[in-house]
Amino acid sequence: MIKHDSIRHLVTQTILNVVSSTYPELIPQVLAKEALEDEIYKALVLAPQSELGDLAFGCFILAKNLKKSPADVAKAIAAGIMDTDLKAVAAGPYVNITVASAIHGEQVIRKILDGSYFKKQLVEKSPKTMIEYSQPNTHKELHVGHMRNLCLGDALVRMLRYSGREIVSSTFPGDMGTHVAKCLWYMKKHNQEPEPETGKGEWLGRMYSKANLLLEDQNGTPQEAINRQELTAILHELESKSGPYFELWKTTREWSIELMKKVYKWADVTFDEWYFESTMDTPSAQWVKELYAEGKLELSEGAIGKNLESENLGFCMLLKSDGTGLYATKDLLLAKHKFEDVKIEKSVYVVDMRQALHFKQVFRVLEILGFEQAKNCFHLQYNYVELPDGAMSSRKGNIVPLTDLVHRMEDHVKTTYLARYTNEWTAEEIQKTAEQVAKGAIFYGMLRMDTNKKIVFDMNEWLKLDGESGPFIQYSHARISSLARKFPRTSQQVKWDVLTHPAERQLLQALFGFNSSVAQAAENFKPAAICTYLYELAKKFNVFYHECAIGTEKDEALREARLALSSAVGITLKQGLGVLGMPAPEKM
RNA sequence: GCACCCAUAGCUCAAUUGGAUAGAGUAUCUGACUUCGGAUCAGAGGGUUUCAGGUUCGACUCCUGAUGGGUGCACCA
Repeated sequence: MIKHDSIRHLVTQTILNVVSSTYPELIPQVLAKEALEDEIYKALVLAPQSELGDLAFGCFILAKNLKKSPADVAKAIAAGIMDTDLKAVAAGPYVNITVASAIHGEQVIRKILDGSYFKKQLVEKSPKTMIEYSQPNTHKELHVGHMRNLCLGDALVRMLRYSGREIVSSTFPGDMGTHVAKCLWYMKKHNQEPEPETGKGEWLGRMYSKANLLLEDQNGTPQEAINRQELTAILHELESKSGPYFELWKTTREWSIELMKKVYKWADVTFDEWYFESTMDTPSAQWVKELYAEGKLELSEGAIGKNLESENLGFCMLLKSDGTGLYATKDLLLAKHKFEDVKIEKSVYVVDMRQALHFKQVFRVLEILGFEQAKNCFHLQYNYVELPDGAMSSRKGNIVPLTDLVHRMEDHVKTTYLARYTNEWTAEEIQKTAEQVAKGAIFYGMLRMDTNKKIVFDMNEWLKLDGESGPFIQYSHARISSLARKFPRTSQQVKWDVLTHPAERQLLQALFGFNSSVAQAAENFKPAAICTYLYELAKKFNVFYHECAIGTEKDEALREARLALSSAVGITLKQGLGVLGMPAPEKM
């Protein structure tokens, strides 16, 4: 167990010493010293109110082992702590501990300021892990629903890397399948519009929606059967890798990929591995045929797959009766590739919760096929984004395109907030800031909620940038930057013990917990926990800012300490936003 | 029918993974030095954590059952 938190570590050592001398019978008869140390470290929680202390130690487990009441144990421990830097007070079953500001300053703030605090290894051993996220289809439009996946996956990659894990990021675009056939079918047979010069990817997405509308329109008419035949013919042509539709596929596919890359660039996400469905198609079907020949799969109603009904997982179909593969077929081969060629030890799939059964089936089949690592496959399911009037569907065309959201957000930021700087800043600065703030608002909006909660996307709500929002945190950061520009620090020697104001103490308490927060959030795949942490830190800074003079403080020692503290908060906010993939503007 | 997810203030969400008096935002009402940036801050009201049992020192959290809502279950991805 890595005890990266130096404040916790210090308190743990002190309590451990007191416990060893007060209750010598405990070690090693009942507990080994190291186990006890771990127990104490883990049992330290933040005090419910900052006035009570920095950390609280609940004496429940100790009391149970000692067969005494928790309150008595708490009293004894509090009485035993003589360290002048630690103030211990027993409160019921808890010992509340306040660490001197000087210790916070030396152990934490100084290290935040020199950057070393953010370079700590937060986990002991880390299996090589792949995080697959963003599985957009080509020939379809990107919408806000895709944004949740992108933000989530990107944040996970960043926070897991931050905590010291080896991460390989990957994306799996769907550039093959019926949606492609429908889009191309409409383009060639029904479309009257000329191809646009720019925005071809978006245009292609609209072609797909129109195709669906037309197809649904003609359902139930004699035309339905004809459409079906035409689509099948197109699919076969694509599979044969020749002919006019195949040529059209090659060029249009590029349009979509170009659009994806544009969005990824905007979002500042990069993938180590790009897997395209089209490259998995033939080999995955081939592999399944081999597996069937080896007797590892079964035939059912003309299709090949694995019956998992005894485990309540239904039938996992891998080859349709026409001999072609399915999504599961490709996922199976892709998993094999990840294990065998990329040599990962753990695999995370960031995918909408509606695919839960699919992944259960795939993981189980992998296990049956003898892939030990299958038990280290994890489907990180998140609830989807829907509109106030129901679920989003690019088939039906009731979506909010990503570009709409981004542009409206940027315009809104420019007209309602940045307009006042038109004579002060350059047009580039305004544009750049608008982009950063819009991105902060969108990312924070997508990440702040727990993954299993649905997000109802309402544009008007999203444009409100007050309260708990990305811009709130960015604003606090910008304000600190502004403060630093106006009042540069003049001394590196800081007298930390002058920081005694409750608002200052709150910040000291918040700051030392940054790494623990990120480590825990990473452990649980919960970026939302980091959102909450940053929001609270920013809020505490704003209180401090209101209640204390910082740059204008007359007392030099106090001013320097406060400036250093502010700077540490600013750096931490920037780091935290960075871990979530959000920019931190210097001014806004 | 079977499986999974959700239910906390009017609304949108938290709650350190079983710990102290369940907290924020928003909406409503009231207030903040002729400001180190008001995208800020302070205050007020707002709760039987859907319901009924159980587990224990202790439950929003775990177990059982019920109710309401969502999603998925064979040739789509």
